[in-house]
Amino acid sequence: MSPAKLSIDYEKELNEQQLEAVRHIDGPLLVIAGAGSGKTRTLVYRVAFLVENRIKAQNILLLTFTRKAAQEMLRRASTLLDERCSDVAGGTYHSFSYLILRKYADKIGFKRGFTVLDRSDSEDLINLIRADMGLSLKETRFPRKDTLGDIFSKAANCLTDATSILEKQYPQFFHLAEDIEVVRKRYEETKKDDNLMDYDDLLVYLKELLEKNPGTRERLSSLYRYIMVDEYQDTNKIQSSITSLLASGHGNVMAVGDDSQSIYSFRGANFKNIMDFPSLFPGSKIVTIEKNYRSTAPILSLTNEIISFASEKYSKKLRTDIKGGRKPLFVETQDENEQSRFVCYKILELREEGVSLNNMAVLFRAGWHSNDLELELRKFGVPFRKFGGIKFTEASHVKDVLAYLKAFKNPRDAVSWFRILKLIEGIGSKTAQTLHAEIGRKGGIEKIEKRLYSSKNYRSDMEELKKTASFVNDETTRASDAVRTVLDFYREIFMRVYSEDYPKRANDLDSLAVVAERYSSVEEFLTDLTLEPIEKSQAGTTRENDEDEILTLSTVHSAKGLEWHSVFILQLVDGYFPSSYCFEEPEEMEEERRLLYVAATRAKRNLYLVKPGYLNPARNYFGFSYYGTSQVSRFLSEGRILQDFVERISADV
DNA sequence: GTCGAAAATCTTTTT
DNA sequence: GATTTTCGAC
Repeated sequence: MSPAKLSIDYEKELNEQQLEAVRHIDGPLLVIAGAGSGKTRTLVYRVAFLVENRIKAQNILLLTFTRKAAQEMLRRASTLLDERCSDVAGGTYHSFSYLILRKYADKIGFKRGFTVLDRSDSEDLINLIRADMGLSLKETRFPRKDTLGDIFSKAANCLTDATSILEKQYPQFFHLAEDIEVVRKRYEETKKDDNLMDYDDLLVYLKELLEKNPGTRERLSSLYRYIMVDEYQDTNKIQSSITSLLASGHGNVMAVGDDSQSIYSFRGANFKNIMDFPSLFPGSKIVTIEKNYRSTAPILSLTNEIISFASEKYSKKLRTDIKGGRKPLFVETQDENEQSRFVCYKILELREEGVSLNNMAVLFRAGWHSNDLELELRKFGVPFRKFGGIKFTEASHVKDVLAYLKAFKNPRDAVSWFRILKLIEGIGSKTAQTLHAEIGRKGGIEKIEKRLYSSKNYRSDMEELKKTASFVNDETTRASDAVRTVLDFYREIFMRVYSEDYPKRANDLDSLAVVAERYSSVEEFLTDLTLEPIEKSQAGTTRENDEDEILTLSTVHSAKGLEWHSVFILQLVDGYFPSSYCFEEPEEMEEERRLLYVAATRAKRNLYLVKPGYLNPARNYFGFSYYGTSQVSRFLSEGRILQDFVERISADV
């Protein structure tokens, strides 16, 4: 490659290791980058560097953990260099797969307009099959739909069968393995027949497409000549196979990750994968970045200490040059509500000191851990946005509306048709089945014969439904108009079904219409919502008020890759964090430790660790608070952490 | 066949 | 403590 005239002074703006990674052009490269070591910066500069070296942006593929992360990186690269960078292809493995499969669906036995099922859709479908097979009536209890969903998903992500997942993780169901495999087989067949794909299928079928169609593989491989993967420690087997298939023509893969931040094993990721990178891509160059640019020394000492008790030895120890800073503060409050009030007061205090709400975050292990805090924040009038936990699109009334759209667009979509038909008064599961069978056969509700329902009292509802369907299915109908028409039909049902609390829920429906404004076609609207579900607390907000100050509440998982000036970690009680769910499994317990490590390394200047002293035993069915007391998280009681690495303060509120 | 009420079940993290 | 499944009355 001829040396181009570069507009960015890379040597000045990057450290030695970052520079080494950025300047690497051809061949596999593994970058082990610790928390806060400028991982994103390295990726952004490398995009710019490649583009400056006359590599077309369209030939670069940037795979990240969320689509938001990809967009943010491309935005930064564009600011750094110029608009060329925004032509880089990027997104999550799932959204990328969707994009490809939409084009090549016919090569793997699907039709182009396939529907993507979200988790609960797929569970509903599993349940239909389960019920149909009469398995729920057996004397030994058969696993429920969510457990089955888990098992199937793990099997897909680990490239194995359900039986081996049962053996390892669900021994109590092992004797049902045969039946479970049959359910799985029928689940797979049904999806294929009805043109449906769940999240895992997007990956499964992309892999299949690449494996079985050398021509397509070569075409894609030569299009995406430079592949960059972020958060590689959280990719699983199927994703790494896809990566290596895509790279089969050139081997230009750059993977960035940190083994000590691996927190997604529940979806088949294994931090050891990152160590397999060099054997998957022979001739790999490895660069390690240990310099931290984010946190003060006392925060780093604590995080280094937390991870040092891990049973696995990780590849690096972080250093920082940021001088000064106070030790992380450890606060023990009386109960959960005092914890909430403490956080509120501290937040207001920090704001007084000039820290914007945008630079503060409250992190916790599970979505519901912030319930009490949310109430308190509302009382204090502190605006917040919550990430993680239940999604907006998971609320049942929102799912209803989406089910109308999905059903109209795909006459074979049994789950959606069942859902919406049963909403009509007088139609139960039997009638829904008959009607859906007819709709599937005729290829749309518009075409079914009137005599099927003409004598019934739901005749007029069916007629209305037909009209709604034909409006939505009109090619020229925009997403927002489709949503509004569905809402007109749904309103009456909505008020009947949610008669106790529909006024509260009504806002969500308006929000849905607002969200739909951004899309032109209904299909685009639907898949976007499934591939990138909207957080509950932001559904109603528009882009404009992004500039307002707002506090972030987030699960640790959703906080991955982000950073704030001041960070609070809540509920540091054994059983909450770590979750009592992992008490039996040493490996999962290790992941909880990494999770706390990820949480604590988000902080730049202030880190508050909060532990409520007493948790209401009624809420803790799982046995960690039998005596009405609660122990501090085991990760903090190790070694001399509480004595030497934090400063204890009183809650004082 | 439908639909409300009582009983059983399990509590996490995400695309 | 809330959701989901099953049961039994209409």
